[in-house]
Amino acid sequence: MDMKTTILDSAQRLIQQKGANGFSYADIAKEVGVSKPSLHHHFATKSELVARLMERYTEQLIEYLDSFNRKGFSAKDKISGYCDLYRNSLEHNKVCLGGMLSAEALTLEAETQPLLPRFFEYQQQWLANVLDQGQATGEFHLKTSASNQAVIMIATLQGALIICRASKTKAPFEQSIKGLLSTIE
Amino acid sequence: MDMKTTILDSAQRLIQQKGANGFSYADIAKEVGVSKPSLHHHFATKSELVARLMERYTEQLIEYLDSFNRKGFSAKDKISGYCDLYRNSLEHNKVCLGGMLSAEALTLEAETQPLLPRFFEYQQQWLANVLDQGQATGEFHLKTSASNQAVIMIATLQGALIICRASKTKAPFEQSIKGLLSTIE
DNA sequence: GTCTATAACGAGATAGAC
DNA sequence: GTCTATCTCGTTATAGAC
Repeated sequence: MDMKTTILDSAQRLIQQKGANGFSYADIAKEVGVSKPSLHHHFATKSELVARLMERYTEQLIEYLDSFNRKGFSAKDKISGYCDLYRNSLEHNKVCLGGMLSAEALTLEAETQPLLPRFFEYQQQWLANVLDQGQATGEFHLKTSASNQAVIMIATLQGALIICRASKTKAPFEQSIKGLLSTIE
Repeated sequence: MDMKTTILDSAQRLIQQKGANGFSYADIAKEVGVSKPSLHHHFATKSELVARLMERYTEQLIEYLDSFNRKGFSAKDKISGYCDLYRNSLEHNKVCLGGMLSAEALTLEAETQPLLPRFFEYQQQWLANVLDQGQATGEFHLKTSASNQAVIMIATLQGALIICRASKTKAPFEQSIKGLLSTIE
């Protein structure tokens, strides 16, 4: 595999587990088996590495969510697939990269901060569309606007990952999803 | 004011804004106007400072929530007061201390990690009780168990603070609360 | 309880050879 | 594209005087 990709993969795992201020180039060097200066050859600065990583993460999310249309998913399937994204992080002891970087946003370089709004705005728009679609088909019955419900769902899943980390169980996550679904069905 | 309290206050603001791995004793020293070694006199290590701070934060939360009974709050008043807690953080560009430390939990010393579950468990229990009380009085009509709804509310508020930080607006927070209330009324 | 001085270490980053 | 060697700075923490 491409070294740039290998480095990004390592950095992504480290940030999702320990945060952008909780790892160093030395950690990556040890993990991928190259020296620290070699890392600087691929990503001149740490903040550049973080910025490229956040861009890749957003692109991968968009591609994943868009793939649901090609698969002919119903609105319910799409919501379920969206939840799986977070569940997969949880299984690997990771929180969302976008959530972690947002929590640490006030310490991020100026080049990284502008990448965060897009990440959440895309999700909110996508979810609102899916919820509207589900209301049209009768799959969902919302008690608030699709836009409001979309924000709630993103926030709940983000928060659930963090609470699970604190409590060391996956119960809060599954309880949240169960509760969320029962409020929109 | 007591120097120990002054130090805790400074550390709390720094962690809620920048995270436990995003500030140093030098930052506190500059802010409170004493030297770094003086800080070590009050809190021997950084992790001890973080642990004492998390304990204080939990105690203050419990005291605040318990005060609602003395004030004769209705279930709705209590939920509103609970949301105000988060809104107050948001106004000062801070996220929840418990949420931030949980996100960074994998980098925290062993003495701090056990303090996190209690923080969330207390809130969940308290919220579940309030929601049950509200159902009994007819103030609330839940579509899921009080326990599930309690987790959702904590997770949503935690996540909303983080999303607001990313988007640099307070809209996601107010949208979340509005949506949450409309799903339980 | 506060300070100056300093130790010991790890961080991000650069120079320059291969 | 990778390395060794090195630089500079910031970090947590300690020693010991006042």
